[in-house]
Amino acid sequence: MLQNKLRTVIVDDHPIVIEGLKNLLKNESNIELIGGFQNGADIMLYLESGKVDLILLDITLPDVNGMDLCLKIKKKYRSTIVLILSNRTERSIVVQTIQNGASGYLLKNSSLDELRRCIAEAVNGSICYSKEVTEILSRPSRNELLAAPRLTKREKQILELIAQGKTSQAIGEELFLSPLTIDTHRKNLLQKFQVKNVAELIMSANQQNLF
Amino acid sequence: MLQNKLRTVIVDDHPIVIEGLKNLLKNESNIELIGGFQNGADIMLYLESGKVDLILLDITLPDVNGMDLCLKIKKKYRSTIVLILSNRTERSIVVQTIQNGASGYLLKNSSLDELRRCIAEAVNGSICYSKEVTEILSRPSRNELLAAPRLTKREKQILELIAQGKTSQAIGEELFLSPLTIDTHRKNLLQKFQVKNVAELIMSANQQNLF
DNA sequence: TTTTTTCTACTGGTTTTTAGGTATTTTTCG
DNA sequence: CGAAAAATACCTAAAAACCAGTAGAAAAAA
Repeated sequence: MLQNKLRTVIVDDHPIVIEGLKNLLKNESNIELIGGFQNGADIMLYLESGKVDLILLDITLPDVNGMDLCLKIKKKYRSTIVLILSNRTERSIVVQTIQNGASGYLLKNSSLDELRRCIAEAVNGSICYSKEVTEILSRPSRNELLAAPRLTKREKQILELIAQGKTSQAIGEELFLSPLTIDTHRKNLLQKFQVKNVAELIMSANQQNLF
Repeated sequence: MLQNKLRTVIVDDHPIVIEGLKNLLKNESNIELIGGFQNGADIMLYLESGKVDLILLDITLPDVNGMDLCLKIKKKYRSTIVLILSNRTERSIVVQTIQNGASGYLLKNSSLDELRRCIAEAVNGSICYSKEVTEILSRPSRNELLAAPRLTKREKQILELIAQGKTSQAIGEELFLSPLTIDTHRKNLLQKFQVKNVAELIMSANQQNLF
């Protein structure tokens, strides 16, 4: 395991961060830096051609959400390790990314030591958080006791349209579906979020950073 | 002016960013990198002893606000050039920092070219923004466009209860008012926010940080 | 103290959502 | 392939929200 260097890429929309990480990691004996990408599309494209062992991934990207991207990567390339490196401190985001298969979550103000430690643990198969993230996770916001529901693609899409104030009728027309179908999705959304009506639904979705 | 290198420091709470900038700037002929600081107190302390020509300053710092820090620095060390390098895209923040004496504002996803150009212009005495920032400044803040509606006390209170998923019936009982009265307030809220239903109402209120 | 705003409440009618369900087809995944 | 999950669509009926008005009382501002 150690004889082979980890083929590593960095995905971050800030070139400065990419440069910084490259610099920080270039002297690591077990890491071979392959490159940096500034958006989700580029890294997905690259993954098709080259083997990658480790991805350092930001949450905030210009084209896709880092959480979704993580899931997409893990689905297609199971063995690739994804470590999240982000500024976002919302508990819901941390939990979501881990559910989506990430092997760890670090804040960008982590030290090199922490990064090193997390990479080592991730390679080992365990999940690792930077100090501050551990703290975020340890104080259970009572909001999160109701675990963030896993939504299907359709549900996310319809939730989005509901948030825009559209009626089931209008959504049905937009998606070429029966309004009755939209009603069913609506019902399922309310159930998944454990709320009684759209007002609560939108509040809850907002608190969980779904928009 | 050009014979003397610019004595430059970086202030950013993310060590990774500091590393990245150092790396990006180390080959610049007119820049002498002195060091990086992770908070406001450290840089203020340093300034007392050493001369600094250029400060690359982040807005988000652990101890003080970058805008305030900028003002403090400019008051005490008039000739020191402060360039803001931040992720924050709020128009109000950009305007405020410039008013506080900063010589420019760049987003962290700026290219090295942009950074180089801005440093040159700042030395020249003019104010320089990265491309995206220019755009932010040119489009009238959406706060100005969708003026946040002025809500009465009652309306705020009822909005709050609506967001909790309560029906007009329930709200009426809670406030000892007729449900018909609540309906009127509801109607007025929709009108003030210029939306069609609660879904949009809650979204809008959330975007305006009313909760 | 006028004037204006806010708060209150109503009428009457329409549209939309919500709450129980059931049930078939299509996708996805092991 | 077969099973599970997701997406589709329907029924009935009640509840709630939305629309378009009017209007008096209370409070705040001019």
